[in-house]
Amino acid sequence: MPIITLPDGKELNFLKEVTGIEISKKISKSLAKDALIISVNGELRDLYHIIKNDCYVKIFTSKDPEGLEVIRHDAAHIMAMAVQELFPGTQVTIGPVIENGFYYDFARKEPFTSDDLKKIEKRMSEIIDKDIKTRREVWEREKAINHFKKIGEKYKAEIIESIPKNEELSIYHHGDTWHDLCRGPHLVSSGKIGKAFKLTKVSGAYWRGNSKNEMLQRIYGTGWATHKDLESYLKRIEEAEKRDHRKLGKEMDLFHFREESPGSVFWHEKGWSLFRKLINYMRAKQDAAGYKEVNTPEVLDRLLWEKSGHWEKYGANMYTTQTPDEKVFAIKPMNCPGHIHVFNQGLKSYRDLPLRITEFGKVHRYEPSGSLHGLLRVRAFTQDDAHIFCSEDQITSECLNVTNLILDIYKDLGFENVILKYADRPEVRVGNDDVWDKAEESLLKAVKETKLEYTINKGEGAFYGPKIEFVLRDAIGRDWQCGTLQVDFNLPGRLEASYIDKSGAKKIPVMLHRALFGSLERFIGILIEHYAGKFPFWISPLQTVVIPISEDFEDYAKIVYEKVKKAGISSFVDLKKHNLNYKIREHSLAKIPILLICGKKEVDTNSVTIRRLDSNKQENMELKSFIKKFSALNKIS
RNA sequence: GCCCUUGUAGCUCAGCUGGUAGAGCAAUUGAUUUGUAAUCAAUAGGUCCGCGGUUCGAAUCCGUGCGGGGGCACCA
Repeated sequence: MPIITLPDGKELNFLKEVTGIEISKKISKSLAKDALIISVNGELRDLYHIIKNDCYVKIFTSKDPEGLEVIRHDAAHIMAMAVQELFPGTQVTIGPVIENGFYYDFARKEPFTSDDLKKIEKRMSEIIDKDIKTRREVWEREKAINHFKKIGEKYKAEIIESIPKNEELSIYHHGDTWHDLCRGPHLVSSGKIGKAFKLTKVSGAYWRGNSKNEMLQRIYGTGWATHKDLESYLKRIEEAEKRDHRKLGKEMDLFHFREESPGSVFWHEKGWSLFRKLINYMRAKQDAAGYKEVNTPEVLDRLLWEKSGHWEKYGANMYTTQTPDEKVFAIKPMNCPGHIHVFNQGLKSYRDLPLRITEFGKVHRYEPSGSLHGLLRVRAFTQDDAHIFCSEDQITSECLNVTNLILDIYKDLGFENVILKYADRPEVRVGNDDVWDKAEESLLKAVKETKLEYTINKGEGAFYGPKIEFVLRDAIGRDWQCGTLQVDFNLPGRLEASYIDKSGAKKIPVMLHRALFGSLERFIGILIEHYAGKFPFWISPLQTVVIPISEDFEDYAKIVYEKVKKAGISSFVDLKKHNLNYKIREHSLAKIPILLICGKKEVDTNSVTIRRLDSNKQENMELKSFIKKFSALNKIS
């Protein structure tokens, strides 16, 4: 006679064992209709799971994340069922729920086409219409393995073999013809999935995520509680596509890529102007924060990389070059060794610490061809890199300084939403535990003092020290990992860095690796997408276009252009033989923040009429005041 | 690197089952002189990604190489 306690504390008494279906019926008619899944003492179960004892129960509908997850999970199963009906001989493997949807990996010789996706979708729809029932069974391990082997599902058999022996093996039957090994839980019948789903793409995926294994075919789908949710998801995707930095980069004439150098950027004037502005801005910030900017060679002898450990650990990703005298050099993939050598020049005292060495260093890394992605993943990029040489007791304060600098800079560029990822000691590491204790404590303290949201990634630190990664959230809610701060007890010693401490003893400094944006190239890609190409005035590559209303006012427009330009505001005067409307449209599409319109009125009053991007309000201002106001925006604070 | 997919004018894209290319925008020229998101007309523009093959004939079919895209793996 179970007593069922609901989330609001209400208790329901039943005379005999019950299921979630009966409980929801007892609560309300609408819940009986909407119920998808139940949790019993915190564990998710099928609605038809039989409850014999007193327990806490919560019933979930499609409005709950748990409900949505089951919808997606069932959609994955029904997709697999549809695929096996349509394409006999296809083997199933795994099919989990992911963000916004689900996928299922199949083993089949012939590739699935986009037409196949439509067919599969249609078949899923039919299965959902039939509202076939779900049934759970628990099988013996041997029985399950033999069964799946017998029906030719070698992947499933392999999965079962890898499941710990003490775990229960559940088989879910969907109707009478199809079943799958699955932990569950699942919906009571296929009709509950609804129709707010769509198969989105096919791709390759390695069996068990290992590139040594064979490649399977993965079909992705997105699934939602309502059609409205599906529509708004698809809209979001469309929105993101419009912001794609590769598209905007071309449209706005910022940069291009070409075959002759895959993964390397050809910066055009406008894109490079953005680049220079960012660097100048950071220079000012770093100067103020006590950094010393240096520049180190791009090509360095192989022997150096062997000594630093890069040759062995990172060699596969390094570009090498051979000179006519047959010496082997590597193009730097990182700046750290160079900076240590700068540090090593001249004897250092504890009074020189912390010594903050920074460089806008261009590094080259041979990334796998398949990983290249516009500006976001390139083979040649500029790091806003720095290495801070300090003593152990300076770690906390230096980490805090770095963190504050990073947050300050992100804020100025329009990213207020930042989270941190803190990673501590990995199993394989160098240095003794005392030092690690100290390093982790110092770094974590800095993390806590930021008062920002943070996650702890256990054991994910670098082998030479713990690290923080700075993740920013863009205008449409996507997360990007940019800045990084790592504590290093290893490399300075390897490359013989030392300083003389207070007592006159020679010591090895701790080195903090730190990057603000990480890669300038990548960061500009993120910026483009964050602002959808509509940059704030101060970083905008072309800030103003002067437009005369007719030929009669060209002379005045030229004067305005000269004066504006002289005041440090980038400008262009459009003297083409097009009418005003045409030019406004053209330059608005080019995302120029300010258009300066010049006609009779402006000539008479020595003024300009300002048209801001995405606003059709007209704002007349004396030319002098315009220049004063807007050139002030260009000043780096 | 792996799987799928894709490469046509400066850009965006048509070109069905093989008969050596077309539109819109941009460009150029001319007319229009415009007060807040496309004035009209004419002209010019192409090694159909490279190489090889099948064929009387290839942008189209096949092979291969190189790029791009979507994923997977990778991102020290």
